[in-house]
Amino acid sequence: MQVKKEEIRQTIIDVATNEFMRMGYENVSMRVIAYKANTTIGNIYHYFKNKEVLLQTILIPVFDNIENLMKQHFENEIKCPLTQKEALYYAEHLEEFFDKSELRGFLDKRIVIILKLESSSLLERKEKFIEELQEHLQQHIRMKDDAHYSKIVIDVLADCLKHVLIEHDNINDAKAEFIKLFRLFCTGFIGQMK
Amino acid sequence: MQVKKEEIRQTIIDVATNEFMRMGYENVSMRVIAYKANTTIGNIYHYFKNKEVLLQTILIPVFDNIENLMKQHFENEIKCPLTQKEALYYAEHLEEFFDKSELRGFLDKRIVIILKLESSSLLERKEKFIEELQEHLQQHIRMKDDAHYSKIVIDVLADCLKHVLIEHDNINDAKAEFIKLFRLFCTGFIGQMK
Amino acid sequence: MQVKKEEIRQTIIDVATNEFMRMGYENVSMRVIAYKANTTIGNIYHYFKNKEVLLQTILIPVFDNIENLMKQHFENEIKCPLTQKEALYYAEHLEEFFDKSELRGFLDKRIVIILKLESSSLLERKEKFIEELQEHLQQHIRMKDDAHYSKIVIDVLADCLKHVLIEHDNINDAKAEFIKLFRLFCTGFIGQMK
Amino acid sequence: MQVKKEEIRQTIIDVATNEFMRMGYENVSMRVIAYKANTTIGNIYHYFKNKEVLLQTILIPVFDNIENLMKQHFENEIKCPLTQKEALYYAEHLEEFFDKSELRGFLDKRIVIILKLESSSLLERKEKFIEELQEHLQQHIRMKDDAHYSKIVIDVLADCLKHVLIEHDNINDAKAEFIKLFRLFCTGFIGQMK
DNA sequence: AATGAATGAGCGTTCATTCAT
DNA sequence: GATGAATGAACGCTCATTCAT
Repeated sequence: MQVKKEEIRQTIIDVATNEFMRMGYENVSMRVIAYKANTTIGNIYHYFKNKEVLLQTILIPVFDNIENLMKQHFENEIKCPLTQKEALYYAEHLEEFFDKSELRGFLDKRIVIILKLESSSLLERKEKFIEELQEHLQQHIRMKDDAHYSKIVIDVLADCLKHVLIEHDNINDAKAEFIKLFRLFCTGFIGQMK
Repeated sequence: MQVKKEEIRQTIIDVATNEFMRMGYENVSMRVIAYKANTTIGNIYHYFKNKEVLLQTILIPVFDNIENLMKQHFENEIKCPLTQKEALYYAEHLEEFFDKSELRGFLDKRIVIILKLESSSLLERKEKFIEELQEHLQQHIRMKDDAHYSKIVIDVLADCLKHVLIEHDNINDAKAEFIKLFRLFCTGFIGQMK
Repeated sequence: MQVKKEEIRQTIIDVATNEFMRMGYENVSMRVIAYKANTTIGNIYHYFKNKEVLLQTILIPVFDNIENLMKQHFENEIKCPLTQKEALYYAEHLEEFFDKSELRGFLDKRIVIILKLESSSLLERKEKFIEELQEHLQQHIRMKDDAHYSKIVIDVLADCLKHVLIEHDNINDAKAEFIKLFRLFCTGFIGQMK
Repeated sequence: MQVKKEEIRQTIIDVATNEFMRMGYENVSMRVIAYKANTTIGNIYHYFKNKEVLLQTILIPVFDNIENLMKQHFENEIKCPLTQKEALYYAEHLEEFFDKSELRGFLDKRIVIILKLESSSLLERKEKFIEELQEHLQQHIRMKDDAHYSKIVIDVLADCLKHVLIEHDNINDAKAEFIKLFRLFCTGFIGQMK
């Protein structure tokens, strides 16, 4: 019943990623991961020192990627800051720009895991990431953020991502719906009213 | 070491309310509640038959209240539905109307607990409440809700409430910030840009 | 709500006696006794130092009584030992002799409690009582009891008593059925066959 | 400290069987079983999903067996019903027939557990089994069972089994004593008198 | 590489009991 | 005399984790 090493390792990661996204890291037991990955708890520990390391294996690449994307995005912003008018334009035509924009990096189950993470050693890195995100958003919104809008906006982002990723297995459907939602928050609920 | 009944009972409720709001009902242990309320597990069970009943004691009054408020709100809506223009006006001057509006009932830690609730017998009541909320929102936004905007909007509401209630002990500060956030979502992020 | 002292004390004893008989001493909680006696746990402890003492209060009088009866019975036996023929006669006409015989002392809920008792400090006294009963029975059966018949017979007695006392609230009905059962065991199952 | 799987599993079953028989299923704690089986609570749950399943593992085979035996017995009975004379003969010479008779299936610790069982999902199956036993007995005794003799007889059977199985580790000794007791109840106590 | 036996801490809960009021 | 607040040990059970095989 021996399977190629990488295969089962990847299955464990895939199963854990899905479960962590849906249920939250804290609420997923090694038992169910083992069961859904058709292996045993002991074998998961063969590949990953502990639950924490399994989480890190899943999240660290996406941390690296997203931090990179944000750095690029930040640099572009400084060169040519968006005006409100431009922002509106982008929001309206997001379909065209999505894949080229740094937003593409967010449409990822693992981002949901990060944004909902409540314990683990990665919390620190999460906080740093959230802070950077907040700063970016403040750049965009360009205002004193005394109401901590940006913090909320990030939670909202997490909810939207979780929602579209759970509802739509097909990545294109997910993208389409995410874009709709993103636009909704850009222009506001009242903008939707007739 | 005996304390007046209502005192410790209220302490338990207060501690539980805070912990449930911050960590979620499922992630709070009776031991932690006992410890933070300066009592013992056994004594909590003296006041509340089980964890579930403790939760119900906390949530049922707010369920009753909020369902009432929503009914009123719904009836008012039907008599004179909001136009986009009026909505904008209300959003701009929310400070003046907040205490009279049905929104006031939402500024409550216990609403956060409800919105984040994942297990317990109250789930059914929660779902009914969420459904009604969704219907209301679809009335307001007056659109086909094919992207399930309303579901997301509710999650967003939960995040906002959680945020402002955790950050601000003072109810007025919490209110002020909630109003800001509410307005933000009404008019959109881009509207905030200069 | 103050009731005459003896009244509530007796109620507690009555409730406890019934519960102990039906469920066994070990399986009855102070909670249910308090509830069924319309009082509080604390108040039971006001009357009885602990569960053990409550049990003793119930059982000690019956211990005293039954030990007495057995002594009398033993003395009578020695004066004029039963022959098999006489025994058969008594078994056949038990209705007439029951109230005068020492058997009458056994038709008591508290005997059931004793015979089913598994823990408590009274176990020692129970064992002594059982031993005496055994000796009596060996007198009656007049045989080497290498198969410990008598021990079994006592368990059988307990079962019969429990059965008739639970099934029949009316003491006369209980007596009638107990006599039938007693006769059955005296003459054997095969004796019942046509 | 790892032991061969079946060894510890069987030890747990053996310990549990003994404890359940002696104390009754409800009065045995998993901690005690773990301690007497030289293992830990957690490890018992490694082998058995819960206490209920441990009980089922012990009892279901004996349920299957005994139900089968009773079916056979019932069929034989119908073909050639016992007369009183034959019954007496069998009772007298039970040693010779025991191993061939359906009675052999009853000389089992697990039968005692069943007969004393008060809770658990197996109760239903127990009740069905008891009912069948009662019907059989009424067949044998061939009488109106208005005093519920059969119910009592079954309790008596449980007591006898418990007694001989606890007193005699050696199965042959147990059998011998069980036969003596069985005969006693067939012919009655008075029959034993000189 | 893989299994699953084993551990111990912690969970929600019940219980007998104590004691201030 | 009566209440009920308070305690701590024990219950059945789950979990992350370790380790021999």
